[in-house]
Amino acid sequence: MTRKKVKLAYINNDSARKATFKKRKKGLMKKVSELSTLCGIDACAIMYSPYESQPEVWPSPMGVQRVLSKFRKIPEMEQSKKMVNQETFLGQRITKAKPDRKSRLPRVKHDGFERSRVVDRSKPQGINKRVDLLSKASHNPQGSSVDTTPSVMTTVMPEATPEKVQVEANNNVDLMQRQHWIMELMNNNNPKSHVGFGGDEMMFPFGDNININNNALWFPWER
Amino acid sequence: MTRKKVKLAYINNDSARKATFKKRKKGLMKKVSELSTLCGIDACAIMYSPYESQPEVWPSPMGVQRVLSKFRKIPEMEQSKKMVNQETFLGQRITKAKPDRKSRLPRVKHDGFERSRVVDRSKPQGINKRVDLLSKASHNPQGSSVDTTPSVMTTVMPEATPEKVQVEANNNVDLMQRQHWIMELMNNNNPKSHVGFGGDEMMFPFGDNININNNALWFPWER
DNA sequence: GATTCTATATATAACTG
DNA sequence: TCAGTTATATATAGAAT
Repeated sequence: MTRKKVKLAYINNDSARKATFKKRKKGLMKKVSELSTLCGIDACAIMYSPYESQPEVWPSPMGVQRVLSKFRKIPEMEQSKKMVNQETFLGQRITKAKPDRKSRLPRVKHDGFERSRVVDRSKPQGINKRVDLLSKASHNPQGSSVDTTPSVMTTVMPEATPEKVQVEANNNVDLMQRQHWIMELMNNNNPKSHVGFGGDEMMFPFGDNININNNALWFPWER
Repeated sequence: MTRKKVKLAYINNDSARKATFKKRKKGLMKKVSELSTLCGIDACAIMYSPYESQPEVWPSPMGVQRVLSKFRKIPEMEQSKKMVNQETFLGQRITKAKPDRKSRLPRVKHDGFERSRVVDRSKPQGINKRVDLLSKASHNPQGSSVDTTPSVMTTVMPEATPEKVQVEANNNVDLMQRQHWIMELMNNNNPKSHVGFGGDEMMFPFGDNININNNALWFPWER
């Protein structure tokens, strides 16, 4: 009977955590598929839960492939000094904090996300400014927790071929027709993808949801 | 006042579709972050909406990098003949249907998903069997629609380092501490990731949500 | 531990300015 | 178009099985 308002924090109870994971994983996949359908968005999902050795994918292994391929087709122009800036910035901090280890920065090239761009308007020093999250947390407690281990990745990107977009939502499609669509999709190759990380926020590379914009915190999904 | 039960189909009205996209994108990101927090799952999100040239990411560009890096660390052992089988299977069909074009199969190697595995127990010929989706559709109409263009990708995978998993959900974490966690995460490198596409389903590479298992259809999130 | 069953929390379609 | 508002649909925590 869903009593609590969901205390947004890591669930310590193993079985409870697993139960929640299963339920929410299912819900998340459904949400993804709905967004895909409702907004004409190509989508895929893969889940390597801590509870199952075999991941589940949506809509298929090849569907995932296709999404990743799109990232790789992004024009090099978008590759940025901005990303380099970020790497440099984070690299410095990491080095500073863990001088005894060689910091392993995620590879910035050849992964399909190289043209990522981050405009960091906030001064790096601002990072150290203490910020009270409570006020925000009350609105969205999620921001206060941290987590890690398994991972979830969600991506939504535009595809460059409008011809196939409006495949009518036929409620009685047979598999033959589906097969045809598959081929259309697989043979399609559009390099016009447009990518880049925009905005004025500086985000942190781990599973929280806080952005720093002009030394102020905000939550991604609030805008 | 949310009147309709959400007709699970592509929204033809442009403005309505955009509005829905914005709301649901926000909701999806929140869900991802919550799953991340509640279940100790590392998560990230990127959204290239058709409406914004600049994508939004969660939790950060580097966070996304980290997730992709994990996929690349997956042991080669998992690479499969199974995947090859799938490629061969789909390749044949594509060639057959579009002999005039060289079918471009998603690259199977060097993308972090090469060990994808699909056990296709259903006979290929079974694919052509006509299947009425209506009964299923009533339960979950989503399965009947197709879509495409933009894309969504969601991934959930286990991380091998339990030490950092249980970072308590402190409600008043300051940025300094967060910085520290970032470094921990970035310096961590665990090659024990376990991957592979399991199950007996044969899925199709596009944005629907139907699986074929022994010539029967089912929806990913229902199990 | 997994599944099913509700009561409640949350998401969001349609409305409004 | 865009940002609130609100009624209703949906998701899901906790309990029961």
